[in-house]
This record gives sequence, C-alpha cells and structure tokens, in this order.
Amino acid sequence: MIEQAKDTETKILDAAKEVFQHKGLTGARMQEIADQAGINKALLHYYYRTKDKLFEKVFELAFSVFIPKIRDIVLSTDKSVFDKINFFVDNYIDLLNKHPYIPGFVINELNRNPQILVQVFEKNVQFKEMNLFEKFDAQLKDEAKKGIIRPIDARNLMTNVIGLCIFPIVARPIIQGIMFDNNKKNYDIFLEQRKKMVIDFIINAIKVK
Amino acid sequence: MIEQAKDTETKILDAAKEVFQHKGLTGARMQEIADQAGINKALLHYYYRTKDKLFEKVFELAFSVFIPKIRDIVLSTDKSVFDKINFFVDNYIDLLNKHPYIPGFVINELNRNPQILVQVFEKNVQFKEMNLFEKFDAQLKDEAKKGIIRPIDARNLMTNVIGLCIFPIVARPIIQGIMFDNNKKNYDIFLEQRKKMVIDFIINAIKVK
DNA sequence: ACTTGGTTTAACCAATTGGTCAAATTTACA
DNA sequence: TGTAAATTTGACCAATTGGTTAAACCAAGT
Repeated sequence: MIEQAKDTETKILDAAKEVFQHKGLTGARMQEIADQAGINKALLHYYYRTKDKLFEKVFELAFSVFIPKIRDIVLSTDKSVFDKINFFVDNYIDLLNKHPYIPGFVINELNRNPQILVQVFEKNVQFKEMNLFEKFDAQLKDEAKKGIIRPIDARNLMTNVIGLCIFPIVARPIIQGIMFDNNKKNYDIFLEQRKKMVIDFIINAIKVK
Repeated sequence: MIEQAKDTETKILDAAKEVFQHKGLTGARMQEIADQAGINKALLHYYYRTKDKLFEKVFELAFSVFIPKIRDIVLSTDKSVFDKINFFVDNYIDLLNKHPYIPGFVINELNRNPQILVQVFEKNVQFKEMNLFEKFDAQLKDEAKKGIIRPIDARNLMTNVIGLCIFPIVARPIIQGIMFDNNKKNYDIFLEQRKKMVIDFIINAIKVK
C-alpha cells in the first residue's frame, strides 16, 4: 500500500518537525511525535529506527531551507551590492516569517553538538560549495574602489545582514518581553516594519555619501 | 558548617551553570551536575529540591548578567548617541567573550518556555523598569532634529546593536563552519576585529554625512 | 481462496532519570 | 565532652523513555 505509506511518512516528518523544532532533540519525546502524527509509537520506529535517525532527517530538512537561499542570492552576480542587499533582506525575512522556529532550532542544536554540521556537510555536498565569498569579496572590493561603498569584507557584511534579519526572530521572546511588554501584535508590526528599516540601515552603513 | 556549606553551594551552582548552559534544561542530567560538582546526587537535591528549582536559579543568574548591563549603558544620559554606541558595543562584546554560552542558553530556554521570563520579572522587579526607551527615544529624536543622526527609534536601534553583537556568538558553530571552514582561530580573529567593525557599521548607518 | 509482502498495533522490556530516605558523618555549641 | 543540628552518603524507588517483538491486518497477485 504505497499510498498509505507515503502518507504516513509525511505525517511522521511533519509531526517530528513540529515537536523537534519546539522542544529540541533532548526535549522531544517519541510518544509525543507519534501522537502528533496520529500513529502508534512502534510505527514511528518502523519508519525511522531510532530517535537520532529521525532527528537527523528533520535537522537536515530544516537546514536546507535556509542555507541554499543564501548562496542563491549572493551568487546572482549581475546585481549591484545594493540590489543584492535589497533582494536578500526582502526574501530572507519572508522566509523567516514562514519558518520562524527553524533558525533557533538549528542554532541551538548546533550549539549542543557542533558535530552535526560535519555530518550534514558530508551527506550533502552542495552546502560545502560556499566558496562564493571570494567572488562576493571581489565585488565588494570593486565597488569600494569605484567609491560606491565603504570597504567591507563579505564575511562581515553577510554576518551583519543575516544577523539583523534573524536576531529579532530567534530572540523574539526576550525582545518582545522587554521592549514590547509582551504585546504580540505590536511585535508583529515591529517585525513587519523592520524589513524596510534593515535595508536602509545596511545600505546607509556601507554607502559612500 | 557554614564554610563547607557555602563552598558546596558554590560548587553546585558552578556545575549546574556549566551543564545547563551547554545542554539545556531537558538535556542536563542531575547526575552529571552532581559529578561535575564532585558531590553526591542526593546532596544536590538537599540544596535544591528539584531540577526545576536549580534550573530557575541558574537561569536567573545568567539572565542578570546580560540584561542590567543594557540598562546601565543606555541610562548614562550625559553621553551622545555615538558615544553610547561606542561604549555599549565595546563593553557588551567584552561581556560576551567572558560568557559566550549565556545568550544562546537564555534564547533557547525562552523559546522552549517563554513563561520563564514572566517568572523572572515577578521575582526581580529591576528588570521591569526598562521604560528607558522613552528617554532614549527622546535623545534619538533630539539628535535627529539637530541633523546629527538619521531618524531611528530606540527599539530598532537597540535590536540592531545587540543583534550585531550577539549573533556571531550564538550562531558561531554555523558561521564558523560555513564561512571559516571550521577554523576556530580564524573565527576568534574575526570576532576580535568585529568590535571596531560593528561600531563603524552602526555609526555610519545612522550618521548624517 | 490463498499466499505473500509490507504495514500497523498492543504489550512488553531494559535502561535511565528525578527524586526519596534512613543512616552515617561532621560541625556548632553548651 | 556531649548533644543537637546540619551536612553527606549509599541504597533504593516509581515513573518515564527509547526501543523491541510477535501477532494482527490489509492490499495485491496467482
């Protein structure tokens, strides 16, 4: 029964994603994942023999949502630096709104066990070809020489850009709690407005005026 | 035996800090904390009756390392915005280097259970008096009117400043892995250089030139 | 109808985990 | 020195947890 099987596997992955991303590897319970998927716990082990195997799959999927996007955007060589920043922030914040729990999940699990990254790299070579920094560095140097932007290296710029996008999402509970009196609606508005704000902020930071 | 007792309690808190900050509430084991402290597990429960109580204490201590600092710096009303940014980034990055695991720990645990923040607020009123945003907002508005800086609200600026400081620390495994080929030494150099870089970046972002 | 294969389940298991308890040990102090 | 209180320990426990197993179920081919 291929139909049923595929459906079950999907249900399992959806459930596992939900539970793992909210509670982490150590906090998640196989029983809870089974319940969430509406199946038996034994069936869970039938599809993914161990908790670790299931986790690995979920982590890999989560990881692959956010990382290739970075490469895609930076690789679009025909765009100016300003256009790239504009395009990246716009797309990345949209992506973050669609998957707000993934960054925190990935960051936390990598902090608990950095070795996961090595495993993901080994299994999925595509992630390794991130040596696009040299190209981006060249572009940054070029535009700096032309007097368009102030000198900055690709790693710093990308860290800043990504950080400005991700930080308000992963640190939401604390920022919302301290700065917004835990008002969820106001924080959503804040996040919405930040898209334009972040772009302006970054471009002004590196623009020569 | 007050001497011994104080010493034991210190050993427990140090051990608990170490284990909780690396493995989180759900990943930490009371036995491991006891081992790390060099004591019996029963003794651990003698001092802190439950895992939750011990965790709460550790979380509160971790929290109080980073939050009041923010207030202190923003409250120094005699400084210009540029001076405040300079001073804040410099001090905050030093603090982060001293306690690199705390931000990730706090962020992760708050993500797992945002309710913790409410409890911390209730027990420790000082954290609640963060209504310094109005004052800082006024200063920002004032300097903007004078044509010194571009208009920006306190919440966005502080989110940006704190994010630029914290993000490279909490996302260290992933950034170091992808951008620095997992070279720890190079990443340490990167972090060291960022102190100056972040200050320049922010000031240029808001400066009117 | 019957066999065969993958799928699903209930019941079960061994190991781990947070937590307890009574006894032993140490300390403070009269 | 004697004793009561605080501290420390080893042994133990109930509950939880990841994982197994044998049997039941079900769809498809013959």
